[in-house]
Amino acid sequence: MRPFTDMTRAAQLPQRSVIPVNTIGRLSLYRRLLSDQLATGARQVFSHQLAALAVTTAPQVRRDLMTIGFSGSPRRGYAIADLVTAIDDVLVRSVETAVALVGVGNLGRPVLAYYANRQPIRFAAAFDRAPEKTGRVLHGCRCYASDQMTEVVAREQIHVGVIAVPAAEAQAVCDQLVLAGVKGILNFAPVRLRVPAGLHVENVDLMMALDRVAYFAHEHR
Amino acid sequence: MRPFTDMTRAAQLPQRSVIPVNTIGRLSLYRRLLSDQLATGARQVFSHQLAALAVTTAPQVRRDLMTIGFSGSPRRGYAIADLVTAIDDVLVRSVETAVALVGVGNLGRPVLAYYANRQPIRFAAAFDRAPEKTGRVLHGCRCYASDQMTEVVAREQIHVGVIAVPAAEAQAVCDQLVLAGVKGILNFAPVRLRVPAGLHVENVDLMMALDRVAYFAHEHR
DNA sequence: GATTATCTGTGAGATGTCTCACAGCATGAG
DNA sequence: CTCATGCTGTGAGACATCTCACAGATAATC
Repeated sequence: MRPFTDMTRAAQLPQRSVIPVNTIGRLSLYRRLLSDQLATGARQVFSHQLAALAVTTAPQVRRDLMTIGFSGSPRRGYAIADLVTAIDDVLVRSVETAVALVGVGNLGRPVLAYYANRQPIRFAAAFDRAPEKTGRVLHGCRCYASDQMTEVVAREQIHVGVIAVPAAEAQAVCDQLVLAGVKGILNFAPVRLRVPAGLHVENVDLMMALDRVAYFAHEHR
Repeated sequence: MRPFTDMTRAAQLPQRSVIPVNTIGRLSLYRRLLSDQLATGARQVFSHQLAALAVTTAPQVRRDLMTIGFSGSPRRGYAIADLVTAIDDVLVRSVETAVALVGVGNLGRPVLAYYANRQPIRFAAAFDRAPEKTGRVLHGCRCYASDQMTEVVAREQIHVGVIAVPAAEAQAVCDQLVLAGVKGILNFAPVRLRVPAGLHVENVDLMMALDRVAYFAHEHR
């Protein structure tokens, strides 16, 4: 008889993030809304006010803030400035995140323009197959040849890759990024990427988004 | 005693879509993958093959196809051509959907370029506040002044609005679209829109997407 | 025609997420 | 200081979604 035979479950690996994905998304939204509120001079906010801004429910807001261990005060609500700081700590917004863009085409350029200079995200490098783009600088971001990826990702300590290449090339680019040591991927290509377990891929699928809207638009007539 | 008193539940309103949102999204993905397969000459597909392409599980695929009432055959799998047609029927891809873009700026233009000429989506009109854009035609899509929205949406039978304006203007544009009679909205602005119950809003939030990737990238080191 | 392999269809259970209701407490008023 | 107010923190339950395992079925083989 082997040892540990009667362990019905192996000890749970702690890797599974304590914070649900959806909660992370809402925190990102809360942070933006709260920054706006700060700018208008507000200092405290109630869960039902934040819920109204984020178009969700007050218990949902309280549950989310509870999840990140942030406390408010009865009758006074939550201190906005402290809350923004707390959310910044959870999302990685208190340290700079270096990002690499792959694919400087019709999709990649506007993506770069959108994210350019949004602290604490820094686009440290771009890559493109087309040799004539190598060496050019867009929005403060230098373009390299694809075969320099491993070297540049290591040098610039890039943690995140953004894929904006045609569907047919996306998996190859993804493999290259993973090999280079990237820890997360934002994928604009309309395919699903195969990655090692634990590595996070966030898909932005414009075709799927429109298909969903169209479906529900024709549902509710 | 009133008749039917002992009905424990009132007849369910059929409004709640039988098909889960996530399933709709996966169907959109399946359809694309299957089209590619057709092009390579494949005629039949097994659930585990489609699952591999979509990076999900075989039971998930079978459950999704069961949800739309599509049947395969043991030992032969699913007929690809028929399946594409069945998915096209569920998603609204068997009828043309007229769409309006609001905001022909740095975000709106690439969005228009991306979706241009993708059947069965037709961008029937674009709107922009800037008067100098009125009358111009981009990717076969004519630009109108914002105050013509109600008229044009009715004339072109537009069902879906795409919002690509700055955050501060998004809610006003949304209200205008809803008033004009749009049934679904695809929102690229980094805010949550308040809409009448039942009307579907699909958010594409690029900032949130990057925040989520950054969070998980720093989790799994 | 009988047999076998293997794939589908699906009930039932596991999992994850959201909702509700209310106890507890900090604050402001008297 | 004491009380009343109304907001937070959270357990427990509702709900939705995914996973698993296997019964059933069909095509290929002999």
